[in-house]
Amino acid sequence: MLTTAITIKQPEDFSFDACLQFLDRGFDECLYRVNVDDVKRLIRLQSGLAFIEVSSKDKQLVVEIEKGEISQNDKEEVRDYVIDWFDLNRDLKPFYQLLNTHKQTQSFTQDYFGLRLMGIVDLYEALCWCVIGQQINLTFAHKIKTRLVHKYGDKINKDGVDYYCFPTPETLQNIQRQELVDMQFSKQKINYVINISQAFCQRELDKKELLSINKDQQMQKLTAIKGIGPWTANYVCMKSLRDMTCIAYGDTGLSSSLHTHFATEKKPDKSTIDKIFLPFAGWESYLNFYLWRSLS
DNA sequence: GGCCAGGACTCAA
DNA sequence: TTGAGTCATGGC
Repeated sequence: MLTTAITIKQPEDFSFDACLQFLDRGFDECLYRVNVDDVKRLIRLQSGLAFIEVSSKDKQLVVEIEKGEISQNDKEEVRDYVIDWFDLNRDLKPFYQLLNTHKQTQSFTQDYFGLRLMGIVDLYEALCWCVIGQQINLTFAHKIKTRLVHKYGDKINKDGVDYYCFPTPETLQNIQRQELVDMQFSKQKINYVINISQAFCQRELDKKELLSINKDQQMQKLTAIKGIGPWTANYVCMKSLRDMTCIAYGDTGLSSSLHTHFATEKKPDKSTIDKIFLPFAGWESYLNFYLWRSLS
């Protein structure tokens, strides 16, 4: 195993602690491990698995990479990964100015200062996670995700701790259904996960391709797969494709947050939500994300 | 024990 | 296009 480190300059309006706190907000997350001042995870590069540890020093992110061999390409890939994960290439100033102009959201600029819209870089993982989380509570959702990852995900052991990657579509497309039943997946969820896996294996879904088409086309491509509805499509556009104009209509968490902060009905309809989000045009995803953040 | 959970599907009208 | 029924089980 070789070790090397790269550094990434932190943007303005960035708080590593705020991001760590979000990552560690009370759920048992099986795909990374948050410590007091770093986060560690196993990621999949084109050339194989790499273990990374991200910390902050002197207004820079320090990313230690551990891998059998480390090429220049690997370093670039890790850099891109971390930039994407932490959404580092974004200037939040305009967003904070907008938050400050509304009394309902003013406190966010203090409470969550420097919090980035933490992404799910792997589109396949993001979609599977949505399916798992559909219509069940998050605690249970994390439980069954962990069972899936522990059984089918790649693993390394580091200082006595196991680190896992999310399974590949190739692995899950031919899975024995009974094994997922045993993990307490519903039959619907099993079908959806397998559908999505096959779509990736057959190249019907591809992150790069989706990034090259417009939002309507993205939604159409995504929702053509059984199991991906409008909520899931919006969620992955926000967290994986980095579309900044997403609103998770129908999301129970968003509804209750809007009820709290904007005194809406408990389940506001689309036009009510649109009205609230209208002044935040271009920053809908971030407002949605901060509203979610205010729940936990 | 009952309601709800980071929904989406089918099917009827 | 809209609404009810269904999936299924843990958490509170």
